[in-house]
Amino acid sequence: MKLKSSSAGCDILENLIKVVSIVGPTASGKTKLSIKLAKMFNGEIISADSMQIYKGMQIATAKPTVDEMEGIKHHLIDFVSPDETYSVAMFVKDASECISDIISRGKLPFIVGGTGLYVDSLLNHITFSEEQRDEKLSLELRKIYEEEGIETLLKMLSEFDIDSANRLKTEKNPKRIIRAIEFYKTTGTTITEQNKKSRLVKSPYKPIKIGLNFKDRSKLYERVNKRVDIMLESGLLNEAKEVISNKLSLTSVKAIGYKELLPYFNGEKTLEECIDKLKMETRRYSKRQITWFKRDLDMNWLYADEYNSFEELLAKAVEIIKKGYIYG
RNA sequence: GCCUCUGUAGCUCAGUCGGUAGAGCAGGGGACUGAAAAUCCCCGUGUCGAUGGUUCGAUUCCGUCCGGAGGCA
Repeated sequence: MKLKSSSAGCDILENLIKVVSIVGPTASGKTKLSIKLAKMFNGEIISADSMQIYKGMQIATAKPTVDEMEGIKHHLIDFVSPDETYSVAMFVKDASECISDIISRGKLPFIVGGTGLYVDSLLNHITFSEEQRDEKLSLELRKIYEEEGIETLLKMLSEFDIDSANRLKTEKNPKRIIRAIEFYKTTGTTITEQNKKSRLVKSPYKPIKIGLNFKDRSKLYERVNKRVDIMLESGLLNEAKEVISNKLSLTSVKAIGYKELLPYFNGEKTLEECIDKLKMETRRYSKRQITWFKRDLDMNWLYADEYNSFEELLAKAVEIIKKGYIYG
C-alpha cells in the first residue's frame, strides 16, 4: 500500500492516517503502557529507539522480552547487526513501511520510543536527500576539528553556506558543522536549503501523541537508578563485556550501559564508581529526552505520579486515544 | 574530663585584614534534519551551625552552647 501524501497540504483531512505515538524519558513506563493499549486497540508496536534496533544488547537497552510483549507484534527491534550503521533517514523509511503494512492489515500503529529525533522525523514526514552520507569525508573533517578547532570548520562552511555558518557559530557543535559541510560537498546544495525542502511534503499522519513522565523529577530518577540495579542483576556486566570485546562499531557501543563500565574492566575504577556514573549518565539522558519532548505542544502529557495506579493511568490513555479518534 | 582542629551551596572545599560570598562536581534550563543513548549551548541554587557580645555594620573578632574529627588522659 502506498502512502497518500498531498503536496498542497490543504485537502484530504479525512484521509490522514491515524497513529498513536507514546514517548517519554527512559524508565517512564512506555513499554508496559504501549503493550496494554495495543491489546485494547488491536494495535502493533513500532519501536522508535535508536539502540533497540541492534541485535543483542538486550539488557542495556531494556528491550521488552517475549513474555512482556504479550503477543503484540513489535517492529524495528533487534534487526540491525551491531557493527552496522543506521540513521534517522533509514528509520523514517523503515517505519513508514511498517505503518503502511500495519494499516493494510486493518490494525492501529503505535509508535513507541524515546528517540525524539526518530519519532518527530517520522510523524512530520521529513524528506531526506537521496544522497548517501560520505563517512570518509566526515572523518577527515573530524580530524581537522581535532587538530585545528571549530573555527576552521566554521570558516570552511561559511565559504559556501553563510546561513548555516551563522546559525551554527554560537553553538560550537562540531558534529552539526561537519554534517553541514559534508552535505554541501556531497550534494551541491546547502543543508539550509535541504532543511526547507524536507518539510514541503505534508505528513500523511494524524498522530495522537501521548507523553509519559513524572511530575516529580526525583521519582523518575529513583526509577532510573532502580532500573540500572535490575540491569546489573540481569547480567549487564557480561553483556557489556561481550559488546565491547566484539569491537563493535561506534554507534552501538555508544549505548549507555557499556562504555561506563569500561574503567572497571580496565581496573581503573571500582565497580561501584562505574555504577554511579552509569546511573548519572542515564539520568542525564532522561532529562535530555524530556527537553526534546516538552517542545511538542500537541503532546498529551500523562504524569505517572499523579495517578493512584497503573489502571488509572491506562484509563486516561484510553480516553485520550478515543478522543483523538472522534475529533482528530 | 582536658586540649587542638572543624562546621560556608545537594557534596568536597575556597574566601571575606569586618561592608551578607565562589570554585569543582552534583543539579536546573535549552538546542537538535543522515552517529541522536549522539553532539553541543546557557545558569549558582546559600538563615555562611545556634545564640549572646563588641561594632554604624558580624559569615568574618570575642564568649557560650550544639554537632563532627583527632590528641592527651
